[in-house]
Amino acid sequence: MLAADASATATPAFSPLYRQIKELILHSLQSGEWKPGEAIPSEMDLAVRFRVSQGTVRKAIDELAAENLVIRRQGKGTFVATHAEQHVQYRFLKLMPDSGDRDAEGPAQRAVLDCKRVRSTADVARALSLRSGDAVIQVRRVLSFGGVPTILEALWLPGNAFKGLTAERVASYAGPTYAMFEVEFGVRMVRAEERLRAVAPDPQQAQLLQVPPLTPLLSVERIAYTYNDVPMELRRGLYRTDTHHYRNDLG
Amino acid sequence: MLAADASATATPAFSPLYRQIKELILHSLQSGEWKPGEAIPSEMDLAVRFRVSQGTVRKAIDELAAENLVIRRQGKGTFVATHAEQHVQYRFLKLMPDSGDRDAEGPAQRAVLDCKRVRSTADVARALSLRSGDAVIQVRRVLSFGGVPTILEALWLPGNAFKGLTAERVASYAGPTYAMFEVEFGVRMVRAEERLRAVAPDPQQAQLLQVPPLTPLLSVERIAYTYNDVPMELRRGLYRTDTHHYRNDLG
DNA sequence: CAGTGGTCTAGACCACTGG
DNA sequence: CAGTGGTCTAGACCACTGC
Repeated sequence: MLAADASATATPAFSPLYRQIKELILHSLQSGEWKPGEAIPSEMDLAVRFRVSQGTVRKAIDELAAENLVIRRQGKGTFVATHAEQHVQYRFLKLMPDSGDRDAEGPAQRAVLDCKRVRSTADVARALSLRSGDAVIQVRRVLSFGGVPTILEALWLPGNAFKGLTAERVASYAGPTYAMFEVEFGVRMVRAEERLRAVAPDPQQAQLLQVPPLTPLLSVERIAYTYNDVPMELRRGLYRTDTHHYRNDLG
Repeated sequence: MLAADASATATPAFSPLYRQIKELILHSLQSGEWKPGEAIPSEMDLAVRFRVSQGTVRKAIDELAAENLVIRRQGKGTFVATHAEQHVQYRFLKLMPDSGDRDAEGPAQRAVLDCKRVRSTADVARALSLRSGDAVIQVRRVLSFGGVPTILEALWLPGNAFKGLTAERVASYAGPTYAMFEVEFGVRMVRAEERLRAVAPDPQQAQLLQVPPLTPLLSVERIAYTYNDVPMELRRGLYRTDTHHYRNDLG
């Protein structure tokens, strides 16, 4: 047998029409032709524009809707998804209060510890597809629910795309931080990956979260991506799990 | 304002044809008309059987496929999903080795600690929709990867549905435990919910996992459901996260 | 009422599998 | 080659929204 099997990476190279249409719509979304929260053209309009039947446009939009890139509303139209005003606020936050739902506990209080421009370390650079030493914005903050500090997290953002981000703007924006990224920097996060571990906090971390030393905490490392699988944020969080838990649905 | 808002629970009471067809197919799946791994009738056959067009059957099956209840294979047919032989073995296990993929590390070694029939406690009963004191099967075991004990877990199963389950059968079955449930007991798990926490093990747990006392561990409580959202398993696991991590994709 | 997305049909043709 | 799922079309009609 030969050393390599060429078929392992062979691509079918066949793309149905609706998938090509999907790509075209995606390009318009990335380019900002339609902004988050706005309506995109009707299925009939897009069918005319792309010279295909409505059913083909429909299937393309079906896939985009399944990926949470657009939202369909019967009788109204199809809208570009947004982290603001979406009734599922905090779409990426899976931490839930042990009793009741998240609505019952209300929005998080944010305390920004610092926000500074730094040179990226090797691991941050790798996560964000940058080179070590490239400028990144680093934000550290504590989220509290009902006055109880619950999440201690740090964010790293590419310095280029987030020029001018200050502690003020992080703290004062009403609504999800990801919504602010859309409005202020035109960056929309479409998906994320998380890696979870159980860890013991160092003394400073324990103090910030107001828990006894050695209290086990849930470590959540998240990489968030914009369109085209471009990583745009690394986030490392420590979650208290004495009053909350991380909820996950396995389909 | 009145105390209650009737519209809050009002149901549209409109169900499109394809969804009714989906329900009919679901009933056949539950009843065992087609068993896990087998092919279901072709779209044309089902269209004739239900007196609808192929497109309508298609849309019904599309939803079932999206929920991982069936698997479509172009040119071959549509098959009832199964935990066996599915190239994604361990569909519900999100623990991954830090380096490399799960295939690289090979299958888990299972050591069954005990398997006995007990009366359910209040919390187990609630999770399984039983009454306190009802008979349940309790299994405790350790899963090791490459000889390293990594997961300590306990399973609780309704005594009625799993009559005759022994430590032998749990330990000797080749392949995922959920596949054994299908073959031996006709129970197919279709979805699950997990709640994660960071905890410190007690001395016995630390000893079984061969970690120092107070090593933070990931506590994973899972409830697995068969068709119709009927809970059929409660599983409580302690995961080591020094060599592995819990991976989650946020769409 | 017009405009949107959602359903359903019928038919033609394509891509893939296996004998 | 026949049989399967997958694509694409054209057209009719339904359900929902807002004016």
